[in-house]
Amino acid sequence: MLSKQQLIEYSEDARKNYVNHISIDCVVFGFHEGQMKVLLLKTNDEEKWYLPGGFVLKEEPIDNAAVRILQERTGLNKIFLQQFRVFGDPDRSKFHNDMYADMLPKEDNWFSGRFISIGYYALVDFFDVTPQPDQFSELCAWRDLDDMPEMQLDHENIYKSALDALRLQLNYQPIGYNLMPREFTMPELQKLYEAILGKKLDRRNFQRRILAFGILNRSEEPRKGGAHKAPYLYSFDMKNYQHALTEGFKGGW
Amino acid sequence: MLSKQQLIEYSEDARKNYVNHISIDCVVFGFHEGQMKVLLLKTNDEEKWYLPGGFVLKEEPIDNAAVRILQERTGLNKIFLQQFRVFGDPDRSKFHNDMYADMLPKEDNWFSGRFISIGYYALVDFFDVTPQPDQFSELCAWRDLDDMPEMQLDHENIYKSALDALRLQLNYQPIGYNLMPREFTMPELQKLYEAILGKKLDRRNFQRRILAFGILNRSEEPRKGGAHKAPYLYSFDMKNYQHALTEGFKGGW
DNA sequence: TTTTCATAGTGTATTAAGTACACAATTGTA
DNA sequence: TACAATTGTGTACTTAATACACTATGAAAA
Repeated sequence: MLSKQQLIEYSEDARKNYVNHISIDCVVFGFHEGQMKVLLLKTNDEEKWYLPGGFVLKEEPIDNAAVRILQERTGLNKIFLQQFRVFGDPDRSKFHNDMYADMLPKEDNWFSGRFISIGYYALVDFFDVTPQPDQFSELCAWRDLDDMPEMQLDHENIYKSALDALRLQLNYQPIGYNLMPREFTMPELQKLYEAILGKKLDRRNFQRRILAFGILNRSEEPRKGGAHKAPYLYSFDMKNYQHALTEGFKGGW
Repeated sequence: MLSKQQLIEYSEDARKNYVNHISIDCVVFGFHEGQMKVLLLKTNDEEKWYLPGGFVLKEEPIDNAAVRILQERTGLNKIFLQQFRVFGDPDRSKFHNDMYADMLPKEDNWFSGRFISIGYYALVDFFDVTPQPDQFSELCAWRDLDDMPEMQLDHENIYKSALDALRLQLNYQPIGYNLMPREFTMPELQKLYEAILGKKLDRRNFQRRILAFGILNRSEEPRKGGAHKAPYLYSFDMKNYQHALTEGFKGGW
């Protein structure tokens, strides 16, 4: 334990020497028309896009901060969120540092600091989202995963890293409840997996594997009215789904 | 982009409202005599132990900060480090807040702030470490994983979470290079896995599985001199090991 | 009305991985 | 010289992964 004198010195030193800005950046994934989408923001005066983000309030758990930030951008209350990495290179915030450098002296300028950012990814239902610009932006919109624009700061790195984490999650956890409508067909679910993985899967093997997870219920009646053979409709079995979320699929060792 | 007036207001608000302390906590795993060990610190006036940790310097990448912190505690230069989670509940730092609360007014007291901590786990060779107390502690020592003492703050939560992450890593990455001596026998490596997993494994199946990874070289000569049948000595094939570290083992989808 | 095409459902053979289990070899000690 | 402890190796069985082919349905074209 420190003495009072030591505490004074330590506190002074700490304020001088240590990083003190934390931000949150969110990669919001949606799925529409066979395409993975990411929710992005853009200012009018900049060509580059950026991820929805914000800061953590003093009495706020970080997960709540991420939820709050995304509520503001999407209007959603229930969001599947997953913390996946911290981004903390000193030069990652150069962009903002430079942009606002001349306006205010360094000690008064929040954006002159160096930011460490906690990365979250979110899985949301495309149709439930009402994209809402933040105070820095004039545009908030979905972008296709395989047609992503140039991005500010290290945000390209962040969304790619989020995608890696999501792909890893496919190996040991169920995915889909937050991205699919309540009822869906097997081919539709397969398209989601293919969109996330960026590759084609075998229909028959996909079905067997997914069904083996035991997280789907098939409804009695197939979907009618469409062209071609009527596909069966499935929905997630929430009890088993939740269980799989916490327990995971593969035993490994 | 913000106007100057907006920037001033934003900066003032931000300083008031947002969290601004970031720490790093490290769970250092070692392996000795068939036991997983964790490196812990303890002050003399407190009964509770805590994890080695510290803060991020202003121009320092966070991974470097973790390396620096661990160098000071262990004397090691090359450390296998893995960021695994951020801990950011507001009440996680209550302990320090309370301990130093009376000594200094809030605004001067570094420890009155609310801390968000980045969790790292490290895998190190037990024999290479020279445990070194930090400025708050008078004892730095290895503790057995299955005989862990009471811990400060949320550090019990952190090391358990690190262990979960390590166990997950066993499923898709090689482990052992940083925890084993250069040469080792198959039963010795198996004990490491058993210690991490906290359960017994089948000798024969373990050997087949590990060898199938293709990351081990068997030396010509078995270890002599000991009692019982002389076991073969293995060492890690660094080329394949590194490749497996980046690529992972299981295809999954 | 019949044919064709796109899509959906189901099954089977083969290979690879995971699990369970048994016996033989080596070395120091009783 | 038998024994106990430890190590090395092999085999049968089950489960999961992969590759691939046929049948069924419904709308649109012929």
